[in-house]
Amino acid sequence: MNRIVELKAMVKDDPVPVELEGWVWQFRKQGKLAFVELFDGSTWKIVQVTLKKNKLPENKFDLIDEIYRGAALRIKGQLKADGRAPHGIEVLAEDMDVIHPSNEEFDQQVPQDAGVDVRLNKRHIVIRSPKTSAILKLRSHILKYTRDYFYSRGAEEVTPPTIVEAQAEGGAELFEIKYFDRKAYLTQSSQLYLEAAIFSLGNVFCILPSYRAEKSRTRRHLTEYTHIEGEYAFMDFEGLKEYLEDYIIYLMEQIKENDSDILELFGKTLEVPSKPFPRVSYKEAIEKLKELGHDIPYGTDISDAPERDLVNHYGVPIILEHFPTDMKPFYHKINEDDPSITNSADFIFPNLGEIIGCGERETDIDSMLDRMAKMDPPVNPEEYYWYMDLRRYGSIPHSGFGLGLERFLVWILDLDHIRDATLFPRLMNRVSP
RNA sequence: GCCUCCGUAGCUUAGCUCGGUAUAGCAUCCGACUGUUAAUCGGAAGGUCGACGGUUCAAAUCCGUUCGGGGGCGCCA
Repeated sequence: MNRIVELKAMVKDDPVPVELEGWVWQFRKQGKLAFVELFDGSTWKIVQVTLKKNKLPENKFDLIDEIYRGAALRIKGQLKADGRAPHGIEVLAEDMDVIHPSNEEFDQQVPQDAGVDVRLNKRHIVIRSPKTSAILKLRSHILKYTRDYFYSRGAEEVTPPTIVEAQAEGGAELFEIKYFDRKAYLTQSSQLYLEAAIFSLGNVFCILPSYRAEKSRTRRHLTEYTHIEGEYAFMDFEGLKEYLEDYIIYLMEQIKENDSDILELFGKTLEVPSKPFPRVSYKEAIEKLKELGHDIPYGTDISDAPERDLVNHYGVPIILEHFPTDMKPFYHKINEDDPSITNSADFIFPNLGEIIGCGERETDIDSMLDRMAKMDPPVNPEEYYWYMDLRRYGSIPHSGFGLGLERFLVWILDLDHIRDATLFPRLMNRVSP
């Protein structure tokens, strides 16, 4: 059995016998001739199968009456180059079996011009489309490149629990769940557990869902998203930023090298940014934004629109760093030279916004206790007894980050909405399918 | 939490201001077609106008309530 992804390389001057299994994506019938666009998931590309009545065994051509979009077929035929076919190759069928039929309802499920609501309700059908397949392929490849990068840099992958007792982030809303006879929450970040794991494995990373119960209706928010997080032992703030620059550059180079067909499908040409990315301190950003017409008081969050204006001013990903201590959670390390700011940073991408949040972690237990008490609402150190213990016994300088995989995908392919960057999106009003 | 827009056939939609049960394209069904690639051509069928209530001789259209959905803000990755 051959896979469609292999066909292009198999083409020779003379026709090559092949056997394919796959699903009908499009079907065009024309008297004693018919064209099937066959899709098998091995590539987002379909292959055109040409059915001619006089090339098929007796009565086999009559099977076209059973063929609807979505049907599963087995095809034996001759592969050849043909400029008339999509992607330049086609298979002239010599035999065909219907593995499982579809029916006329398939086309009624998700018509070409279906709206957002229909497409989300029929997501299980939508993902059969070549274009959605391409997005999910690239998503898979980014996960692979990520693992390749981290393993090659001496990190181990761990899978911390996603059911947790206390919250890791300050402001974000938590999903509360019933956990036998007590309350628990779905995690918003695995950071704190990764910090603990350092003491067992050294450098660590994880790729897990994070959950945010924010009632955010924007093209950049999911309630469940894939969070790529890492924590690195003995790494300071400067080392962290360089490490993440290398990571982003590595991802983009790999995508450019291996996934050019997908980039082309989406009409994207990637420009790999060069090191170092522009560093913009929070204080500088406030000043720069004033020039750009945004008057933001020092010590308040830079919201979305000004943030985008700022990064678009540079035109490349920037590192927005050194947020004021009062604005950030207790675990961000206070800067040695200026205690009013932290060694924290966000990587801001043009046209999209924040994709990575990162920072050096605080190791001074007294500073942490002080800031936990000042948070609103105050954080109870009892709930973090194990996290505080990390600072009691052999603490070390360490730094970490979190990257939103779907946001990165949206940025790479310039997608209209983050819901298109994941298999079955979880949104404010949607948990099905 | 706030602002805003939209629900008419499987889908996309005209009609609504100024009340008289509804328009078209795609998909579906039947027929023709050996080079299509959103195929084309001819024909057919498909609707309690989101739901409930009110006004009226008469409501897709006017009023009220409610449900569902889109876009954005804020917040965040």
